[in-house]
Amino acid sequence: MEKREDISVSVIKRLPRYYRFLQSLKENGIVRISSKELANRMGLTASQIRHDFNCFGGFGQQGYGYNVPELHSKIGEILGVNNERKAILIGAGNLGKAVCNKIFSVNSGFRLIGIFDKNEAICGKMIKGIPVRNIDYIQNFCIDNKPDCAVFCIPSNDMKELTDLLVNIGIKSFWNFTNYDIAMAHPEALVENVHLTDSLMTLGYYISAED
Amino acid sequence: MEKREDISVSVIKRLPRYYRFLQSLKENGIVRISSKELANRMGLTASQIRHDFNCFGGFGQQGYGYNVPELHSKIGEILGVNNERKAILIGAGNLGKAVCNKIFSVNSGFRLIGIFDKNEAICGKMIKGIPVRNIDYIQNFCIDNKPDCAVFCIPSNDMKELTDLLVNIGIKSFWNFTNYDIAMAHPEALVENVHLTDSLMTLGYYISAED
DNA sequence: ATTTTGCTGTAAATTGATTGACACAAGATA
DNA sequence: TATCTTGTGTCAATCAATTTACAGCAAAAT
Repeated sequence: MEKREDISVSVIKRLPRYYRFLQSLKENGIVRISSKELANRMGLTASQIRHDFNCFGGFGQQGYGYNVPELHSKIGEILGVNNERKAILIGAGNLGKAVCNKIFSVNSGFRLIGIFDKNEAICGKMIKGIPVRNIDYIQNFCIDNKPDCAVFCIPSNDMKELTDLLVNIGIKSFWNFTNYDIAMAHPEALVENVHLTDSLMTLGYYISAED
Repeated sequence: MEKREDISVSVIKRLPRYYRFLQSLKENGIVRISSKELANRMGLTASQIRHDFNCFGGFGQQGYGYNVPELHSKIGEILGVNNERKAILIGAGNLGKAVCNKIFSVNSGFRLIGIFDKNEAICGKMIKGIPVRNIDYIQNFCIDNKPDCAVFCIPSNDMKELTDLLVNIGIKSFWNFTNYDIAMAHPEALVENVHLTDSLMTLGYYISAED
């Protein structure tokens, strides 16, 4: 797209929240908002909001503010919410099923096209209309269907083998719920990690630090 | 505990990863490691590692490095992994069940003492030996059992009412999987957020930015 | 025993992110 | 048409995080 190489991770990570807030403003029929007012509602500074939006070009108008539906749609476009990136899910346990729902939710920007598991007992079952396939078929499936993205909801054990395989086939982006460090093994991959245990331990730290 | 007020969030967020790495080194019988070697393995800089550990006092020795089991146990202590903070789970869907497993895993620092849901169909069922109770009983349960922490795996709709109730009863810390902004409504609460949709959208951004 | 090497702890420098300040554009008012 | 108000875009200043540099200690080598 445009000259977006130099936008900091911190800014990017704030975009989804902006998107959600603007969506709710839009749904409440609010058409126009100033950075100051938005800052109040979101608990940020007006200056940061203006700075963030400006990374992608000026969406506002002096003396007016920002047009809510327009800004919402611009940010949606930046995030690619209207895309349907093909995703496959590996691991159909509780976490996998939960994650499945997130991928299926509107505006995720992704479409789930395949689910894999190594547990024979659940292979063949349907989740959200998609059959759970045996993990052994993943290579052929990917060669045929060219997914953009793989989602890992399995224990870390098989991760090395699996990621090597998938990177090899040409899958470049990963939503990773395991502790395996994909980025370390494949620096060229796009990886978004969700480390639930780390998150819980962080909370544990803060509770301990309080008393 | 000690004078830990001024330690930055960035440092804290790295601690669980250090803990995991050190655990694996320990399990592989490695007794001694230098900041340089650890940096190599973790993809960080040696200086950041030394700086991070130093926030909590010098655990290393000049000319030697760090003693792995000792460092592992120190960081574990800082994170409070040996605590058993009492936690309750609200929402026993797929996500709730997945999160349940994380809380149950060794060294999480938490112990699950109650599960609540508003769906009558699953109330009474057992998850990991804990009965799912109707959400209506939550107030009495909390008054009787004084949990330290509540985990939210429900849609955002009922969040305002619920958090107000729980904060009122005296629960101060929350592991929040919803989009409801607990910290905004209760600035004194300790909140660790996990925003799965935001995480996925962030990945969507980077995929779009690539092409 | 003495020198050399290795590696921490810490202070200073640098780099990055957030906030503050303000010139100026657009609309409102009269 | 002239004046006033509002609020963006942007540059400068501040604040925070990371990296560099190095003094000094411990262990290993001589």
